[in-house]
Amino acid sequence: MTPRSAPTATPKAGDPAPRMRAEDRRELVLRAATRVFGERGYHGATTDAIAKAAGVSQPYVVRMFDGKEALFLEVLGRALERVSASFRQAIAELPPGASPLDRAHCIGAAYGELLSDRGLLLSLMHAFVAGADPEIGAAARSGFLQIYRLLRDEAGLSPDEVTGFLAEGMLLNTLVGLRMGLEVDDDPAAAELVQHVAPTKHALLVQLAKARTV
Amino acid sequence: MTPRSAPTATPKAGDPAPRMRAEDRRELVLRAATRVFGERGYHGATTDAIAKAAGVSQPYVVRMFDGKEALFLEVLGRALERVSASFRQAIAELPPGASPLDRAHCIGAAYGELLSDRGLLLSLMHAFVAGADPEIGAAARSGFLQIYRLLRDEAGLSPDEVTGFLAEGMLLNTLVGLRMGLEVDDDPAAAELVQHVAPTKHALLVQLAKARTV
DNA sequence: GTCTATATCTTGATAGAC
DNA sequence: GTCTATCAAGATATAGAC
Repeated sequence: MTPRSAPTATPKAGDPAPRMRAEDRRELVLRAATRVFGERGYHGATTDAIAKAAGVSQPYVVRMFDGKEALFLEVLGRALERVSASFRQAIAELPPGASPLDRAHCIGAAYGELLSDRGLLLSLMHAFVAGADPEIGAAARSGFLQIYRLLRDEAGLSPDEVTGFLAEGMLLNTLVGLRMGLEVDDDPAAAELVQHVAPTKHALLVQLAKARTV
Repeated sequence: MTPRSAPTATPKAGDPAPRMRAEDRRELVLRAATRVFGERGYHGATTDAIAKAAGVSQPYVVRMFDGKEALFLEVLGRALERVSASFRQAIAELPPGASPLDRAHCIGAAYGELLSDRGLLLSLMHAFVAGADPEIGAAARSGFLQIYRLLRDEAGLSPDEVTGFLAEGMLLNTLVGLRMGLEVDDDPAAAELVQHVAPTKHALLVQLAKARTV
């Protein structure tokens, strides 16, 4: 989709620098929205903050996505899709005779890479605790169950294995939400906690640490 | 504290019905705030909604707690205290020679009872994902670590056992946040998921189901 | 497609009576 | 201690120009 070589109608080739295709700008806004929603939650995030982060005007953000709620739902949907895609790829790359524990471990590693995108995971978390909201709650439930089924049916994990996997993931997300990185030097318990969450996944720790400063 | 038999100065005994001691009213507001904050998060909750839920005026809520943020911090502090107290009581009632797994199980049961208070757990969760906020984030980090230390030092669990325990707790909280109760009859995966989170704790399931409707 | 200007509504907080 | 009235700021959304 969107072949860069064939813009639809009004390319206007030689424009200065801030000029970009509408679809790219849309992507830019979505990324900014993911970051801001992740940081402050649905209610805490303002369309103005998102607009500023994306370098566009506030009314444009509202118009492009037909309102703040619709924008959040789109961010949520994309986040869920990215998690699903990441898991599916890990499953596809699984060695043939892998045990359930090995499978869970590999998928967990894939999840670890997602940790570098704080906004994505935290937008998900904010949605997960917003079950009381009619629209957001429904989308969040449906998305969570979709991931559950993926792990059970496509990864071939047992229900207990899936819940164990999800539990670890939720703790990880919570630590990211708390901004509890490695360099919490003011409290040794923090470092110990982070180091024991995913002892085998060193990459995770680096990402967690990075997530606190970035 | 607060002996009901000896009101401080102005008892005004024979008042109609809405009359109550200031301290009780304060407690009432705190409970309402816990519920509303849990439902909509810090930013989503309005002081007006809290006031209405408590049956008092909005300015009174603001004045009584010196602002919305201070009110949330107090709700958060009390929630943390209640979790700590609940854990400590479970630890005190532990049989002498209990294994780490037994200990974790008993403390988990205590946590299960807390699940009946949706507002409490969800106010905590909202705080945990608000690490970016200067005040709330600091309080949330400190509170989370306090619970970590309690489980490690007072319950005698190893760091790995503590993180396993916390992981299960975070998943449980997330399911409560999603309003994913037992009677999610429209999707069999939901029921399966809930039933596998805490297979040994039947009480939890009842509470989870209740949490969806109440 | 994108911006500026602005309407309108919400909300936290203050002032002051009782 | 508690309420009513009210203000000021902030935020979403709309109108319309370019």
